Amino acid sequence: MSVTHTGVTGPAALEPCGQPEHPDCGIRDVLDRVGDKWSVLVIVELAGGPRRFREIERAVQGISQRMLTLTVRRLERDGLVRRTVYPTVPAQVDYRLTEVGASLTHLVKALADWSLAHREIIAGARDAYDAEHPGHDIH
Amino acid sequence: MSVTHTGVTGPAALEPCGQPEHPDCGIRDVLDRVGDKWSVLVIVELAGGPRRFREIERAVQGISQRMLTLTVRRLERDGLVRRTVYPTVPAQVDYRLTEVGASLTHLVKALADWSLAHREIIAGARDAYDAEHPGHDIH
DNA sequence: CGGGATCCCGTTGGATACTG
DNA sequence: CAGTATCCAACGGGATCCCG
Repeated sequence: MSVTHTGVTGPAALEPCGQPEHPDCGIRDVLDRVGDKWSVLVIVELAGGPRRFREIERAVQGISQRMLTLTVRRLERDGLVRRTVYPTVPAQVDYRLTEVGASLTHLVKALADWSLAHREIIAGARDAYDAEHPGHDIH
Repeated sequence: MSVTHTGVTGPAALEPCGQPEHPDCGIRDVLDRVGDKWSVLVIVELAGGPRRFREIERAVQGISQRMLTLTVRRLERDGLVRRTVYPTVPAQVDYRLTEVGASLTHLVKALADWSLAHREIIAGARDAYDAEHPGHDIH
């Protein structure tokens, strides 16, 4: 039996990533943008409509003001979120998804659904692995 | 299309995340799993068919052996990748996506497509932001 | 309220050397 | 080839204080 899977396998495969010719297939971009600890959670919260700074902070439990500021700034910079300042006293600011940002929520939703659908299976696989590989910590 | 969905959100909206009642909506899981620097790229490579250790290493440019090992181990632990050892000399090992792992590639593909589709827009927004906010570095 | 500025620590991950 | 073992630098991110 030859191990000659040298050719192009699989149906409609993803393009190769990382090669010089294909610096990457675009995944790096999206990952660098929403792959951090908070971005997706903020997007999810904003998917429910415009939110003020403190509202997001309360909704996304565990986030610090610092990280909320940074996260929301980066999303604004990338054009996924629009920041609106109302000249009241004290200042009032709200954030909402742009069209582009909103288009991301569908994908995020799909990922969340996938996660929920496979969560048990994955937990099982994980336990099985840990049982077979004692003391072998990967985390 | 107006952005006036102030109320309880659009169609089949995402559930609130972070609340004590809803510890999270599942996004955290998937993010913790594939949100790191290399996992998705390895999955993409494996989407093209079974690969040996060195093949992945060469394909995913910039990854170190250490990180490839860790990444592939974690994916194996989660049941997304199956590792097969052939008792040859020298040792030969290949990795391939499991059914569960393969089911993720569709989502990853969607993310990549989204990224490619919006890459210009985002780059533009970014440049515009940087132009308006000089010296104000967010990265 | 909506942040900015610092300090500081834990984790991620790169470089390198060694092994079966 | 397919890893394992260390060491170490960079960065993410939490805590705290301060300001308009």
